[in-house]
Amino acid sequence: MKQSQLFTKTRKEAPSDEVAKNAKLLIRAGFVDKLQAGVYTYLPLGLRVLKKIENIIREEMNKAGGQEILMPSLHPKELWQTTGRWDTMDDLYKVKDSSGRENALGPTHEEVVVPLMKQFISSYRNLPFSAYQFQNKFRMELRAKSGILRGREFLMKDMYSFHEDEADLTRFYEAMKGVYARVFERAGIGAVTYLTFASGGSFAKYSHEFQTVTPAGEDTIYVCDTCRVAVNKEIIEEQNTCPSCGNKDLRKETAIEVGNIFELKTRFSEPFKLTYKNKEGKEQAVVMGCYGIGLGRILGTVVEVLGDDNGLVWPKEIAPFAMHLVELGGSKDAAVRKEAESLYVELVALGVEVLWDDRDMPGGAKFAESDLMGIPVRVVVSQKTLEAGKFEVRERTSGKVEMQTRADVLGAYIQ
RNA sequence: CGGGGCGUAGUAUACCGGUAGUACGUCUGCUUUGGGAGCAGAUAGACCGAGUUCGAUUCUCGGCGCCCCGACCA
Repeated sequence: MKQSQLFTKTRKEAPSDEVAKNAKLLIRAGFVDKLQAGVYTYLPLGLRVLKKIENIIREEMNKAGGQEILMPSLHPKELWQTTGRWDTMDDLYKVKDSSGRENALGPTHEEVVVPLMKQFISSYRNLPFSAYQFQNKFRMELRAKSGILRGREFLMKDMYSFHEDEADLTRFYEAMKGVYARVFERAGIGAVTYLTFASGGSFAKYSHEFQTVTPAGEDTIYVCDTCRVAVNKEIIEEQNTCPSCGNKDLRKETAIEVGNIFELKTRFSEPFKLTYKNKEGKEQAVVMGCYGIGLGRILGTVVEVLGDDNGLVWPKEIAPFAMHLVELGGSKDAAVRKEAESLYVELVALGVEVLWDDRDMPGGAKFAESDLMGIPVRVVVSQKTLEAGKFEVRERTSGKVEMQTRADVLGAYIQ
């Protein structure tokens, strides 16, 4: 798109009350806006990133056999009373309508998905399967903090799987570890994200979190470099060794939890009487697992991990645009404008997402903004590049600059 | 929820018991155009409420909001 059409603006300074790197950079670059503590609007550039993350997750969930649905946010009180969580979950938002009827704003969706599936599960022949959604969750955090990392309303992917028995749940659960690792790899934080052993509550020995190492993290984990997993604080206090290889030499890090997977077993199927008939015709409780990923949290974590002094740095797969085409002096110099436009048109025809800075501004301002936005590749068209008969191509991550021919530039996007 | 800090134009800040100055932004015009450019002009502000006072943006109290530490975060 043409940058002159983009309604957002960048800022030189972040609001003084923002401390979190993710909030500072995302607000300065015009990716998000804060409505209130822990509640953010995604602006066009930020939403593009969020949607890229969503699509990666969608692709991976579909590959794993997940079927996408969308459940509501308003949950009748009765469902939450059935599981007892109306009274025990203290970060539950409760809303009352004018007739006095009470609802919960969903912080998670077991209370909806389990009754839902009663209609569709009656026999072992219906199992196993899994369903997932992308949906805004509401949690009444007493203290929202760390920019977009801990919000009161946030977009989450939650998947629920349904099985005949624990063996089948375990099979699926183990497969999901790989699926999650792939999601974080594609989002650009694979190298610093660890499968982490966490407390499994009373029903499973462990649950697993995916923790990304960053100073902005709010959890403490202990990384085992031998088998590339980590252990969270609760577990380490019990046993002080890597549960996977017994290694005692663990490295302490702060990390942010970007996802988790949990064996629910029959915790929710029992209160709702979600059952199936097995081969012998006997009624059995459905065995379940759940799998969450916070999308905004991934976005914020990427900023924390990769952002530098000049601004945001986006990995290719989730960048708002693939290329920032920066034209210098194009509004006065018809030849420059023409060159920029023809490259833009050609790239767009190839399906490349290009942000074309066609505005009338000094070069320095354009470069500073370009760095701040963090698009992976910047291509400059100016009198200088015109004279050279080439384009100047710069990589945001390394700062490496190269003069390339049109064929080179286009070639990078042709499979 | 306990503790701490902070609320002044869109943003960042300054001064002051006598109604507020600067920079950036924004708007106009001209000049610029390879690292947030220059000149001229314009625009725009004391979170809310109560109290003290002749007078409160300034002092006091309360509320609300924001940030940080802690607790909490299936």
